[in-house]
Amino acid sequence: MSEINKREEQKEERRNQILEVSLDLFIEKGFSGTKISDISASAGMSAGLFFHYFESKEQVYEELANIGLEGTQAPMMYDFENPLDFFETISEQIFMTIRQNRRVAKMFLFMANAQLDKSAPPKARETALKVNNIQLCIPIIEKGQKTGIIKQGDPEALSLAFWCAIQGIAEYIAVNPDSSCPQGSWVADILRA
Amino acid sequence: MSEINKREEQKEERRNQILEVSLDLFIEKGFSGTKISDISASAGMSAGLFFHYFESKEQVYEELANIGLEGTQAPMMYDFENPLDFFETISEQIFMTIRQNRRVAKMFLFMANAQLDKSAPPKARETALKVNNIQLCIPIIEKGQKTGIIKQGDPEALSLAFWCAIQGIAEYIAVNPDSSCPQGSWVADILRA
DNA sequence: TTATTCATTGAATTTTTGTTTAACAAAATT
DNA sequence: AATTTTGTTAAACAAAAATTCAATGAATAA
Repeated sequence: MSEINKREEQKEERRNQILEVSLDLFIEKGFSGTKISDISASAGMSAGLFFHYFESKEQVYEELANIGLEGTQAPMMYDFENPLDFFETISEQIFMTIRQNRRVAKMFLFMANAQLDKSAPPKARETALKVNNIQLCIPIIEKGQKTGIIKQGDPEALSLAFWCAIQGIAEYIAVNPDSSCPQGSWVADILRA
Repeated sequence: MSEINKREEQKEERRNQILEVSLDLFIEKGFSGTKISDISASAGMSAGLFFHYFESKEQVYEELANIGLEGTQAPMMYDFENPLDFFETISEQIFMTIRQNRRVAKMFLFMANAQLDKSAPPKARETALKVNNIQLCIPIIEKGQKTGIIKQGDPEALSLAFWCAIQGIAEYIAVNPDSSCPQGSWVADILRA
């Protein structure tokens, strides 16, 4: 049984290897800037072998976007009563994840780039656009405004400010892994009344 | 005299035209993703003519980075007494500029990308890295902490949180020009004690 | 007006990148 | 052990992009 899977496992490993180095490269150089030769060299294989595992550069990018979609939405599952509490918890949680696992920070960056990069495969762009925390959080902000815990003002603009701050910080940490990470509550103070 | 300059002016106009469309394209597609054919088509000229005005794509990118360096550092000139006031004013000022002049928002994005994009010309990357508001503002934050106006905590992390929030919001506005713009004071609340 | 310079294009050329393939080595199956 | 399947490479090939160039016509200078 273990013999039978040896190749399967290795194939899976190789694929993951490609995905891993590609994530870094796509972040560093963008979709077009990343050459197959970059990927294959980083993964320690010939350019030809790349095509044994993926049909194209597009496919790798799309697969990363799918992985990112799951990972980036996961933190939203937290069940809350106090709206401000929710935002404090979520930002703390995101920052903690980023501190512990730099790959998550990288994913934030990748997904943001995937939304933007018009040279990237359209499918991946669509996938990345599904991460829309700003719209998702508007009702929560409105609830907090009613109870007076969250400051007054356009709920969409507030949600935007909060999530863009998170995004900006995550991106920075992804690029500068050694810099000190802010506290989650600081970002939540954007919303605090 | 005016006759003599006619061609000079036109040449300057063409160059600016190229710079302008390139800014948009570089933001949308990154350095490598932007083809000479994209630039020349957007500027309404043949690909060959591009080389009449610039030696290479690199040169255009570098010139944009130089322009961005000036434009992005300008807002820091504000003279302040109250540290928190400084941050409120500066964020309000930046947001106002972005609302009025989308090109500034685009520049924020471009400069951030230029720092990151390892497929971009090294010269431009170095230029972009000169924009370092985070380090520049640490003393101001320390001053505010002494007078109790700014919250306690690692000054560098606070500065990072503030500037990354600004960056994140500016980037979002650059991509979604019709979204509502947050208030400057909200972002300054990251720092408020 | 004539000669000269410059802007412009489209095609030719060169370079880079992406992809396929033929050949071979290693592993698995019989 | 023999055969088949899979992993791997380097070279061949194809496509795309960057860059150069010869030709043309318009603006400028003489």
